Formats: sequence, structure tokens, C-alpha cells
Amino acid sequence: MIHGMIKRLTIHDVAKEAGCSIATVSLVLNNSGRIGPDTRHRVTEIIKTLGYQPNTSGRNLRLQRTDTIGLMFNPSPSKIFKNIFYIDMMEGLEEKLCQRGFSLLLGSGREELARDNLPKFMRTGAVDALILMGHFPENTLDVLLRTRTPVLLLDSLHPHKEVDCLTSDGFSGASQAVDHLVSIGHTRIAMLSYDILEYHNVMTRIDGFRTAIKRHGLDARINPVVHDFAINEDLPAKIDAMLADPEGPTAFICVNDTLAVYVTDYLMDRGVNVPEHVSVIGFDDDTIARTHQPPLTTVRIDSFFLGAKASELVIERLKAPQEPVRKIIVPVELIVRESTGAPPAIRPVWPRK
Amino acid sequence: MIHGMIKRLTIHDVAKEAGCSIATVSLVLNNSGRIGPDTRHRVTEIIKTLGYQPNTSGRNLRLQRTDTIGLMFNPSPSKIFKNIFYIDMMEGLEEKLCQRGFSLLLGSGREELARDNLPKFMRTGAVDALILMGHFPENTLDVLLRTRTPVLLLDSLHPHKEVDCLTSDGFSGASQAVDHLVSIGHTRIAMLSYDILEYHNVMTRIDGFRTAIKRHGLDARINPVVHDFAINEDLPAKIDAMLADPEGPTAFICVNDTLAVYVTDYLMDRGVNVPEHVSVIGFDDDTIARTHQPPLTTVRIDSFFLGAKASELVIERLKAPQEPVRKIIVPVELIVRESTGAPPAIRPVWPRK
DNA sequence: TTGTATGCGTTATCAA
DNA sequence: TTGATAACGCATACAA
Repeated sequence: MIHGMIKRLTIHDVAKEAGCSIATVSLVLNNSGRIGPDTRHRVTEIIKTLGYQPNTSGRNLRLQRTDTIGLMFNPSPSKIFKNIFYIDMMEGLEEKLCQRGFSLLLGSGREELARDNLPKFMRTGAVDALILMGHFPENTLDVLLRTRTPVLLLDSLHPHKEVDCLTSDGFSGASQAVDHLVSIGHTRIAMLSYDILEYHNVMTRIDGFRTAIKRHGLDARINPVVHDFAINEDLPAKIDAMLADPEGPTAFICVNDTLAVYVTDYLMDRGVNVPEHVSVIGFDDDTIARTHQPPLTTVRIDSFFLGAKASELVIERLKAPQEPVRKIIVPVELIVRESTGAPPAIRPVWPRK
Repeated sequence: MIHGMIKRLTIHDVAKEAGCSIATVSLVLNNSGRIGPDTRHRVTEIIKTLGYQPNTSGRNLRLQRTDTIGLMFNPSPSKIFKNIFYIDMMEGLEEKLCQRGFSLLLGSGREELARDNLPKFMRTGAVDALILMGHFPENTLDVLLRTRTPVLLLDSLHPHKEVDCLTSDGFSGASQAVDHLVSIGHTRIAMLSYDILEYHNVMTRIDGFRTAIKRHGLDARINPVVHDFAINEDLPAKIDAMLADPEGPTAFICVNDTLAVYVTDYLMDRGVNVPEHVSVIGFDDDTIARTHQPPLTTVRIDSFFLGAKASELVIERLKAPQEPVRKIIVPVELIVRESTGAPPAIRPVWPRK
């Protein structure tokens, strides 16, 4: 026998104990002003000593809301949480949401979504709103948006869809990265990205890079964006080719820190010193950016803040369902560490002759 | 205007459309056997075309349950999810739970718990059960256990508390580690642990180590457990002292992979080769154990399985609240990689003379 | 086989 | 200021 089967207290128990009606108890509970100070006090005491708490299901049914926000990831929690960035984001989200009296429901239902069906909790009124973390395919999104349940895209942005979005300013981040490199003398910079251009964040960073290159009057052909590779496969060959070219880049901007770490390590293995020979910049300011040798210059995104901001947005949306959708872009900041420096007077060529 | 304000469908809408009573619809929904095949078919069709789903709040209220499991972490999601081990565990948990029709509610309420109050969702019937991931202080646990809501401790174990527990077999893991080292010739082994002996998992691993050492007829004084240190502070000095001792250990068993990586890197920095001079074993089989150089010999814990098993346990508990509590210990397996090898014929002393 | 009616626990309306 | 009561959406005991 595990627990005593104490019957759960209801508002009736409190009313009986206080010698009043359940209406009075409810009024006290939701502190309506028009309650006699003496009864208010008496009822409050009884509530406290009994340890009564209004039942969630009853309350939800009556109020036609649940004060619960659904949370979905793509492709899966374990994939997405490998990136510390998202963990901090969820922490910010959860903390703020909870402070405001909301709960977070982990949204499974990926299988249903994959078949273009709504996840169960979206069809049954189990959540008041939904937050989508990471990139979701467009048709999946469309299925979700046919609901009357508000949706927020976190760390993603669809400019032309009727949906609230919140993400970081990758355009500015890439610009800052280019500006920094140019300011210390680089004129041949390559941007490295995974081949997932449908991700808005990725495309925006690339856009920012290209625009900044043009703004500085640099040649797009010798400041290329390289993205048609699979890491561990084509990437080494691509890098080798650029290193072998005397006109090759003296700096790499990578679309995130994971890639930047990979590239830096690869370079060092080949005898290319970072930053003496070649500079490297990352994105996100993951923990690894600080602990890596050399510590990475990177574009810092305040992921905790992003999560906290998301909770605000979703709560405001709940209060004002009819307001126009909002696309919010959070500023980012370049953190200069030790993976960037002035380019060598004459950049060597690898393999060394 | 964001979404069409389509009024949510209720069972009445379906009944009207089908020209029957709501009872009939409900019976079809919960496929009670005694419904005429023709009406059953008709109602089913209408449900499908209308896209009706029973409302969660109404259902929960009527059924006096929520099919929702609360999930709490200590000290915080971000702290605990830094460890990939826990991410995989949550993945397993979430996947199985969802398959069985349950939802996962992220339990905030740490502040309340810290003040020895129950988290809100535990007092209001918002969840049917609670899963605690990681180590919680005993008095916190006691507060939680006074509820009639079932609790499951995941990756932790309290032998004498009336609470279901599920964790890995650290005792066996440490034994296997010692056996392996002894079998390849080691006779001087030290166990390294953080100074958090109140964690059952930690204490159990230490117990397993001590018992195995004794079983092999080895001297406990030259096969010590070292735990009174803060990493980055006292630990280097402790290791240095052992290395300087000609009778010092030829192998370290570390209480987890993070520590093992730290120790290995420190040793290599000092010119101590792993495994030629000294062997190192970790615990958990984190990703880092595979990617580290050299790859770590470690005690593998199937964290995904642990999570999946937890979901089973909690569901069974829900079905049989009166059954005696269960303490379940999942087997572990030593994975031999490249951080262990035969000890040197004569172990050098560091600093080298 | 199907329909009627009740109650789950709450909030809110209206009357007293 | 307080109380009686309806309604939220559903499942089920019981009646038909």
C-alpha cells in the first residue's frame, strides 16, 4: 500500500467547514472585492489549514482554458538538445512561463504531424498555445496553423506566414563578423554553411554575409559562400582546395560553433595555425566556443533571453488573439576571442611546398 | 485577425448531426460493444468528417484523471541536460509515454519545493503521477511523498523510502571495471569521485569498487577512493601526489565520463600516457567517451532504455496503486576502448627525474 | 440498442 | 455581502 487514499478536497469541503456557500469560497479564492472582511478572513484561514487548492480539471472546464503551453521540437528532443543553445532557450522559456502561472506540456505527436495530422493535444483543447522550437517543414506548419490555437515559431522565421515568430538577428551577426575581419585587414573571407538553406536562420546569415561583402566593395567570387558539402565527407576536400589556392580565403565564417570547431581542428591538424594563418568565426556562443583551443570568436545569441521573450510573446498573444502577427528579431553581438587576428602578410599555401 | 474563431466542436454537435443522443456518440467513441453496427458506422463517419475530438478538460473532470505525468529535474533543466545521458533518458521516457497516450508536463515549481511546499500541479490534480529525474534532497522528497500522487525516482534510489525507484547498477559497473583492470594486470587502482556521497548512484559505485578490490584480495590502502576534492582546485594536487608515489596507482576509475575526460587530459598534459603509463575508466558512456582521444573505456548505461522503462513503471503504478513499491536496477556493461591497457612493467614516477 | 439524467469541481450570473 | 444555481464537456448508470 503506497499512499493513503485521502479523498481530494473540493470547494464544498471548504464551504462546509467555513459554514458558507461554495460561491463565497470561490469569491474569496479569486479575491473578488465584495466580500466581508470577516468572512474573507475566516475562509482564507480554513483554506490554508485545510490546504485546499482548486482542481485543475474543473477550473479548466469552466474557464475554457488550461494555462498550459504546448512545446514541440523538430526533429526530436534529443537531437535538438544536443545543442546547448536550445537547452538554455528552454530554460528561459520555462522559468518565465512558470512565473506567470503557465505550465509547459511536452508535445509529442511528431508521428501524427508527419502524417499531416494534428497532434492530439492540439485537437482536444489541452493547450492554449503552441511553441515550435527549431525548423519545421512548411506543410507541417500549415497543418498547425489551421487551428484556432495560437502558434509561435521560436528560433525560426517565416516572413510571409500568419504566425508569430521570434528569432535572432543572423543578418546583423554575419555583418558584424565580416566588419570585424575587414577591420583587421582581411579581404578574402569564405562563409561555410551546412546545406540546409531552407532554414531561415541559415539563409539569413548567408544573406548578411553577402551583403556585408558587397558593402565593403569586396569581390563575391573570392569571398564565396560554400555550402554544398556533407561534413566529414566533402568538406575536407573543399577546405584543402581553398588552402591550396594562393588567392584562397584568410578567414572562415561558419554558420555555427559546431562547424567552426570542426573547421578549426581540421586546420590545426593540417598545420594551419588559427589565427596566425587563418581566422575562424562561429555562431551561437556555445559552451564549446569558450572552452575550445583557441577560444572562438563568435556571434553571441542570448538564448535564455530568447526563451524568456518567447514566453512574453505567447502570453500577450493569448490576451490579444486578434492583434496582427509579430515577427521579432533579437539583436546579437560579436564576441571577439582568440580565433581571429590579422591575416599573414603573405598567406602560405597548403600543403606546404 | 489571426485565426478564424471557429467554435470548438462538442459531443452535442456530433449528436445533432448524427441524429442521436450524446450518450450514443460517447459509447461509439469509447467503443462500447453494445451499439448497433449501422449507428456505429454512421456516427463514426460523422466524427471523422467533422474532425471531432473529445475535449480534454471535460474528459479529465469526468474521469478524475488527466493521463498526464509531471516531470521534475534537480537542480534545473539546463544543468541536468548538459549531460547527454539525461537527454536520452527523457527521449525514451517521452516516446514510450506518448505511445501509451500520456502527456508529459514539465514541472517547474522548484521555488515552491525549496520552501517545502508542493509544486502547484501536485496540489491541483493536474498530473496523475510524478517522475523525478536526478537527485533530490531527502526532505524535499518527503514533502512530495505525502501526496496521494505516485512518485517515481529516475536515476536515483532510496532503499528505505516508500517510493518507486529506477536506476542503473553502479555496483556491478564498478565491479566490472575493477575486474577488467585486474584481469589485464593492474593491482594498484584508485577510484576518483566528486564529493557528493549523498547521491545514491555515487555511493553505490564506490561500494562496488571497494567490494571488488576486497574480493580480489587487494589492499584497500593502496587502492583508495579519493573524493575529497573540488575539480580544478585540489584534484590536480591529489593526482600529482599519487603520480609522485612509486607505489601510486596504475589505473583510475572515475565516477563519470566528464571526470574521466578531465583526468585523462590532465595526465596527458603532464606527459603521462594513457593507457601506456596509466589506465582510465569512466562511467555513463557519454558521447564524449567515444569522441575523446583516446576513446574511453567506460561503463555503459542505456539511458534511453532507462527512460522507456520508467514510463512502463509509472503506468503500471497508476493501474495498481496499492502494490508494494518497486526498486528496479538496470544492468550495465563495461565497454572496453583505448584508455585501458596493461600496466607498465615498472611504472615511472612524475615529475620524471 | 439507444436515450435520459446525473455528477465530476469550478466560476459566474443573478437573486436575495 | 452572500447564496442558489447554471453551465462548461464528458462518461456512465439506469431506464426505456
